[in-house]
Amino acid sequence: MRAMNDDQAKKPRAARKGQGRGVTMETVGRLAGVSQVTVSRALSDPSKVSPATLAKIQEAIAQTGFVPNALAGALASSKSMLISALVPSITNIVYSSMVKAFSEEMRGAGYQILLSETGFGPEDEEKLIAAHLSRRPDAMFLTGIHHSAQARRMLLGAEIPVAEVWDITDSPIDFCVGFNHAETGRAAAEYARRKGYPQAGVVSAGDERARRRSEAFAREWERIGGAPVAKMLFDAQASLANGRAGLRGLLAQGFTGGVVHCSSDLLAHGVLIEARAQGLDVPGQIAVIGFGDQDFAATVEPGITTVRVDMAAFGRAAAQAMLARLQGAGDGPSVIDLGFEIVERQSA
Amino acid sequence: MRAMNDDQAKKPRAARKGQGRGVTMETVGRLAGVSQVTVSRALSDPSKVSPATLAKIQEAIAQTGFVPNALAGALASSKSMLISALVPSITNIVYSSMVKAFSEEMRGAGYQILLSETGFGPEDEEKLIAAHLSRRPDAMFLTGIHHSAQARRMLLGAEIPVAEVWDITDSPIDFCVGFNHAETGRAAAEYARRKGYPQAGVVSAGDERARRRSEAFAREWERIGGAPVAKMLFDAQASLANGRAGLRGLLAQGFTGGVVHCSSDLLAHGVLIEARAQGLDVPGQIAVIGFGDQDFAATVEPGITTVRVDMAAFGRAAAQAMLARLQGAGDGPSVIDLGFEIVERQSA
DNA sequence: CTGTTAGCGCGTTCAG
DNA sequence: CTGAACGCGCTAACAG
Repeated sequence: MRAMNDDQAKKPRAARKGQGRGVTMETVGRLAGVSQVTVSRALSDPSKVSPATLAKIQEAIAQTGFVPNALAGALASSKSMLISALVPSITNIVYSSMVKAFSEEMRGAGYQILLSETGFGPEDEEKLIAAHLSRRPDAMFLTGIHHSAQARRMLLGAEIPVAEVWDITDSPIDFCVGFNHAETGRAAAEYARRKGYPQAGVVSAGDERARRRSEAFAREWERIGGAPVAKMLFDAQASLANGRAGLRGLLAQGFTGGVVHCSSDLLAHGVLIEARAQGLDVPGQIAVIGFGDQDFAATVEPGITTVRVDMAAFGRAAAQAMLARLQGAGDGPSVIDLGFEIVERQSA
Repeated sequence: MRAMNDDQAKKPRAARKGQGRGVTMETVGRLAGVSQVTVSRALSDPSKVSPATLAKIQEAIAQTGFVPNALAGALASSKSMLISALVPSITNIVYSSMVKAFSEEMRGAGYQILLSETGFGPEDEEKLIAAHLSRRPDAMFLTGIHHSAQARRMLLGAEIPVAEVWDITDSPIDFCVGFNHAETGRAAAEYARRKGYPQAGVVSAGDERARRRSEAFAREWERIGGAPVAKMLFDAQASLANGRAGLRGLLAQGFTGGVVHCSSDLLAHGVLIEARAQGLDVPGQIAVIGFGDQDFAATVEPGITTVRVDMAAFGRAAAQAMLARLQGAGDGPSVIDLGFEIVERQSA
C-alpha cells in the first residue's frame, strides 16, 4: 500500500505516530502553545478564543495539515452530521435526481450523505439499514413506504428523523413526502378516455410502484367503460428496449391501436420508437402516455404526454422537513403530498 | 422531533440512558452475564467465545435491539470500513454506473460508500475532500485526474489508497483506472475520414474531459487532411436539447453535411432527432458519432455509432485494485488502462 | 478567555 | 475461554 511503508503492516495504525497522519488537536495545540480543548474551541466557535491564539492555532493547523477526526467528534457529541440515504438504484435518474436535490439541501446545513442502493424489494434493505444505523446517522432518508417490521423497529429504536420519500401513506415511520401513485394511473385513464381512444394497453416495469400506477390505470379505464386492457408487465427495470418490446408484445396480444400507458417515460419513448419503426402513426394509431416528465420527454418527436412529478422537489421537501426536526422545531406534518400533473404533448 | 420526547431538548443524548438507544456492548453483556469484551469478541469472531455464552449474547442482542456503534469501533481500531467517493454528478449515468459497480464490489468486502458530488471543476472539490477525510475513510475514489495541489497533499497525508478513475495519467496520486480520452477523439476522426465524410463538426458538453475528446477529434481530423471543423461547445451538461441545438448551431455556421462528433451519446441522440426534424438523411447527409455506448445507443433508430467504454468495468477494476491495497498486497500497477472500442452502427 | 477532568463505545493488549 | 485496564481523538461540563 502506498505510503504504508512500515515494515510491519500488521502493526496498529496508532503506532505510526508523529507522521503525516496521527495529527491530533493535541499536536496542534502543542505547536500553538495551547491545550487541546482550546484547539477544539477554535474550530467549533472561533469567537470563544482570543484573536491572538486563534491565529497561532490556524498557523499550526496549516503547518501540520491537521484534519479533525469526525469519528471522535461524533462519538463524543452524539452528533455525526451524517445522514444515511437508501434508494433502489442510483443509476435511475428518478431516484438520483431525488437524492441529488436532497443532498444539496442537506449539505448546505453541514450534513454528509451515506448512500446505498437497496435494489428493489425489502429483503436486504433490512441489513443495509442496520449497517447504516451502526454509523449513527442523525437522520435517515428512505425510498418508498414498504419496509419490514424489523426495519421499522430498528428505525424507531434509533430515535432519529426518518423520511420516506416518493410515495405516501397514512402511517409513516416518521414522515413521508411524495404523491399517490395509484392516483396518477387513474388520472391518466380518465384523460385517455376523454380523448376517446378505442383501446388501451399498459407497459410496466418490474417495480412495485410502477405496477401500482399501471394497475390503477387499467382498473380505472375499465371502470369508466373502456374495453379490457392489454398488458405487458416486465420484471426488469425500464429501458428503451423494453419499451419497444412492450409495444410488440401488445400488438401480438391483438392490441390493434389506441392508447398505451407506460410506467415511465423511458418505456414510452421505446414505444414511440417501435411505433415509428413499424410505420404506425402517433398518436393516430398508437397514442402514448409516459410517467415522470424526464427532460427528454419534451425534446423527442413527438413530445411525450406524461405525468409530471418533481423529484427534485421531493428531495428538497424531505430535506427541509428533516432539518426542521433535526433542529427540534416540533414535529411538523407527517404526510407531505406534493401531487402530480398531467402534461399534454403530442403523443397522446 | 419524534421519539425525542424529553422535556429538555438541550439535554445531552447521553443523559437518556436505558432507553431504546444507548444500548451498548456493556448493556448486552450485563444481560448475558458476561463482560463487554466478550460481547465484542462474540461479534468480531464468534469462534473465540464458547457456544453457550455465544447463545446468551445473541439472545441479549435480539432482546435489546443492539446495533454496534461503528463510530466507536472505527475510533478504536483505526479502520472505518468506509470508502469515500467523489463524482462530478450522480444524475449522470456515466458516473453513477461507475460508482454503482464500484460500490457493489466494495460492499461485498464489507465497506460502505460515502458519496458526494463535486460538480465539475476542482474548486470546491478541495473542501469536499477535507470533509470526507475527516470521517477517516479507509480509501478514496476520485473521478478524473485533475486535483488541486492542496487536495493532493491532503490525500497523500491521509496515507490511504486513492483511486483516480475515468481518465489516466502517468503520475497518479496513488493509482488510476480509465482510458485515454484524447485517443478516443483521434480514433473517431480516423474512422470518420476513412468513411469519406466531406465535412466534420463537433458538439461538446462543458466538461473538461468531453472537451479533450472533441478537441482531439478536431485536431486529428484536420491533421489527416479534413476540412476545418465546425464547433458547438456548450458550457452546460449534455442533454437531448443541447444535441438538437448543437446541430442547428452547426448548420447555422455553414456546416452543410458530413459527420458530427458528439462528446456523448445523449448529444448524438439529440443531433439525430434534430436531423430528422429537419428532414436530413442519416447518415447520408448527417452522420453522427457518439460517445459512451449507453444502452439507448443501440435501441434508437438509426443505431448510434459510438465509442464504447465500460464504466462498470472501471468501477470494478478500481474496487479490485483498491481491495488489494487495503489487504496490503503490495502496490500493484498504478496505471490501469482499460481502453475503448468504436462500435459501428447505422448513424455513421 | 483558558485549562482540567470526565466520559463517548469500542478494540486491544495483558493476565488469568 | 474470559475479564480488567487502557487508549482512540474529541466534546462537555466545571472551574479558574
